Amino acid sequence: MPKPTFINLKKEKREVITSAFLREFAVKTYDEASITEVVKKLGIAKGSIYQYFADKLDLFVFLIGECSTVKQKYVGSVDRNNFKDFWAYFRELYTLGFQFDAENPLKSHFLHNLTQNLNSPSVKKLYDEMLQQIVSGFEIMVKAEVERKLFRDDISIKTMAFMLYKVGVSIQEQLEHTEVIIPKESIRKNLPVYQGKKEMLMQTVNEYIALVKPAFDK
Amino acid sequence: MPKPTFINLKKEKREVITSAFLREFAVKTYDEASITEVVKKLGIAKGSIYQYFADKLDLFVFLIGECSTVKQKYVGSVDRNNFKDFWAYFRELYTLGFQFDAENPLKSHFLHNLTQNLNSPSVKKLYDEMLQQIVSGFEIMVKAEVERKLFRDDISIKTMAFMLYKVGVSIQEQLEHTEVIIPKESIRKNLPVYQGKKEMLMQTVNEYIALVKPAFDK
DNA sequence: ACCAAAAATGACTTGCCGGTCATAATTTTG
DNA sequence: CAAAATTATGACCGGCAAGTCATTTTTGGT
Repeated sequence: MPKPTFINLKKEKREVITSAFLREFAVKTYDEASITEVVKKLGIAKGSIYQYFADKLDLFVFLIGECSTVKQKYVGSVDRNNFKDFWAYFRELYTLGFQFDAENPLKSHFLHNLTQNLNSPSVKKLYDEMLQQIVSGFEIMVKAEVERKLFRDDISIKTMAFMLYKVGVSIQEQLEHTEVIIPKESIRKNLPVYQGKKEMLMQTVNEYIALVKPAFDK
Repeated sequence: MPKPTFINLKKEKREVITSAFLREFAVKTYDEASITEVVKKLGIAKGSIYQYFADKLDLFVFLIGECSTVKQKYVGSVDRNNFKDFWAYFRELYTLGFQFDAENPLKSHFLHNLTQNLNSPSVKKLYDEMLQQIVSGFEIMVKAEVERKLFRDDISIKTMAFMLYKVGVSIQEQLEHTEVIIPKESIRKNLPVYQGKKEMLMQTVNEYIALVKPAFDK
């Protein structure tokens, strides 16, 4: 948690600082990200940061929270019950994700880089915790589908959940691997991750759905 | 490439040094791995390492080569044509991988940690190259299956190859996530990664095959 | 205008690492 | 056995980062 000093800051200053760090962590690994450099760019003293946050990790966790909250406002609203099957729901999550990206480029970039970020040894614990949570989330979804008799029941829920999680990761990674998206460049130009790539994104999502649907459906 | 000085070393010394570094890189990230620490444990001067290798990366690449060569002796012998379908072949690769692990614990641990290792910013280039190569390898395999009319032809080969690669990664990651294997512990005890876990490994492999088979098969 | 509380500062500490190189020890050779 | 070639050494350099804290500056209430 940020210290009171940070909370008391004027909204504008708080946002300038937050943005600067979002940008840094969006481009670098946790361990690579340098507070020293960011404060230089901001033109404030390094000591100030330590009046705002207990340490680097505290700052990082704060940033995760900020971005997750906002993204949740987008994807959190969608209800599985309004879709004919899981895949329509899954697709909708990406549509909303795209919207989030367009309207919150910096936060989107930060979240995009989070996977990379969490590979830093110093945040291994945090990574494990989050992975645990995410997989649990997928387990709940998978379980629900199995109960609806829409997903297979001959594969353990753990495995299906893990695989589904990996599908999500793979979509993003393949888009990067094939250079459909080039986050490092787009962030430099202050553009969203998927700027003008909605077609390609949804096409890839659809192809992945087409591919893995037979693996999950009963 | 190692310098001649290293090549000229007595086999035994060379192996002691190699092992020590395999162990270090098997447990840590590339950036975390400390030459300073390893030489301390080895009781040799740090300067010596730089008589053997150009730099840290040179050493690391050498280790990758050593391990890949040996593993290749196992999995390289298996021929797809001797199996009724891709999945029997895929399964056999894991059986041989298990054998490699049992007979070369340290090298196996090193290769297991390679994915983690390659996440280090300093070796991003190497990572991208290797990923490119690996995915290409999978593309060739997938293409062959499509030509045999055994795999679907309505999904791009790139996507299928990427997904297949991810399946392999996922198997390993899930085994770690569910603590079926605990590399950090087993290496400390000088045990192979899959010591006494062949059943669990093959069971997971089989479950993953059962899961994704319908996604790939025509 | 004054003063106490809050905020900002930046020089400094500690820590670690990769890599260098002149020198010393050892081995090979003839 | 002596000279030449090879190998080993470790103090030292440059770099950079997180985090600290005594001190100064700013703010806001009276």
